[in-house]
Amino acid sequence: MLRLSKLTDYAVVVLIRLSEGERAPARCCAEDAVQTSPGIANATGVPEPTVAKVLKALAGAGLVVSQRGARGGYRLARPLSEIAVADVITAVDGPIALTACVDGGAGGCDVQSLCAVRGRWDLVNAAIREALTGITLAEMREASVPPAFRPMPDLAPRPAPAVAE
Amino acid sequence: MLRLSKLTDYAVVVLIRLSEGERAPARCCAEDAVQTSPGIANATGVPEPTVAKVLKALAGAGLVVSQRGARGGYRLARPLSEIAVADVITAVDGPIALTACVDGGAGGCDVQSLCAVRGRWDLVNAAIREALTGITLAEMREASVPPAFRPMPDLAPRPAPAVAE
DNA sequence: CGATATCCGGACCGGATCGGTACTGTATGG
DNA sequence: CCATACAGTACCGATCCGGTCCGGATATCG
Repeated sequence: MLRLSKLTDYAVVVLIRLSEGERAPARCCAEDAVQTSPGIANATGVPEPTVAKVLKALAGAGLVVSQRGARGGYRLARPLSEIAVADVITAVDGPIALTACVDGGAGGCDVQSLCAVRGRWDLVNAAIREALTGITLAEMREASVPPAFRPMPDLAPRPAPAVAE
Repeated sequence: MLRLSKLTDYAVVVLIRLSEGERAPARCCAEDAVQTSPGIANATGVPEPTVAKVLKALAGAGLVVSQRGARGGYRLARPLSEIAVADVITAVDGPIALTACVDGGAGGCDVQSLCAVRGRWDLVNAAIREALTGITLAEMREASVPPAFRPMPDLAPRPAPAVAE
C-alpha cells in the first residue's frame, strides 16, 4: 500500500498554511509573519498537539524556523517552490526507505538468505526518491486549487500488463 | 519512511526464485517447473507459511499460476521482464496509495479542513506509480547480482536543498 | 529588574494495523 | 484409496503510528 504517514499529510497542510500567512485575524501584520501552533491548528483543523509535533519535526529538519518566547511561532525557512515532497517526508517520517534492508541497513536481517535482497530495492528507492524530489509543495498547492478541473484523473498510464486490483 | 510491506520484499525474492527454476534438486526437470511452497521457503529462507501467503496473493493477482494436486506447485505466469514492481506491490499490499484521502478515498475524512488535501497527493501518487511501473523484476534481479560493484551507492542526487536527516 | 504568559521540547500511553502461525477443506496424482 | 499440496479461514503477537501530557526556556509587560 506504500503507507505514508498521516503526519506527512498534516505537514503538507501545515506548510501550505504557513506559506499563505495570516490574512484574516486581528493581529495586524506580525513582523515575521510567524504563526503559532494553535493558530495553525485552528485554521487547518488538525489537533494542536499534532501540529506542534509536525512543526517540531519540520523545525528539526530546517524546513521551518522557530521563534521562541511570548510572541513566538513558526515561519517558513524556504518558499514552497524550494521544498520538495521528499524533504517533508524525510523530515516527518525519516529517511526514505521502502524496506529495512536498504541504505542504512544496520544488518538487522535475521536470515542470511533474505539479505541477498540487499541493494535490490536501491533502484526502486532511487526512482521514488527522484520522483518525490521533483515535486515541490508549490506544485501540490497549485494542484489542489482547481478541484473542478480534475473530476477523475486517470493517474499514470500503465504500460505493464495491469492486474486485477 | 514510505513503509513498504515486508511481504512485498518476500514476494520479489519468491518471484525471482521462481524464475530461476529448480536447478539443483534431484527432481529431474519437472514438466512445468512448478515449485512448491516448502521448496521455495527452503531455498529463500522465508518461513513456509509466509511463502504460501505471498504465493496466494501473487496467484490471486495473476502473476503466478497455481497447480493444485499432489504434484502441484507454483509457476510464473509471465517472465520477470514483464512484471513491474508496481504489480507486485499492488498484488501484495493492495493498490498504491500514499494516504487515505486519495483515489478511492471513501470520504473517511473526519475533519472537513483536512479534506482540502483531497487530490493533493495525486501528483505524487502518479509519479511514484510511474516510477514503480518502469522498473521490472528482471532489472532488480540484475541489480542485485554484482554486490561487489556497488559498495556504497550514493543513490539519487538531490538537487533540492538537502536537510539534516 | 522581576513576574508572567506563552510557546517549544521531550516523554508517555493507547490504539490500530501488520506480520506470522495454525487448522481445516478440497482437489489432484500415484 | 491414500498421500500430497494448494486454498481458505481464523487467531495471536508484535511493532509502529497517532494522540496527549508535562517540563524548560524565552520574550514581553509592569
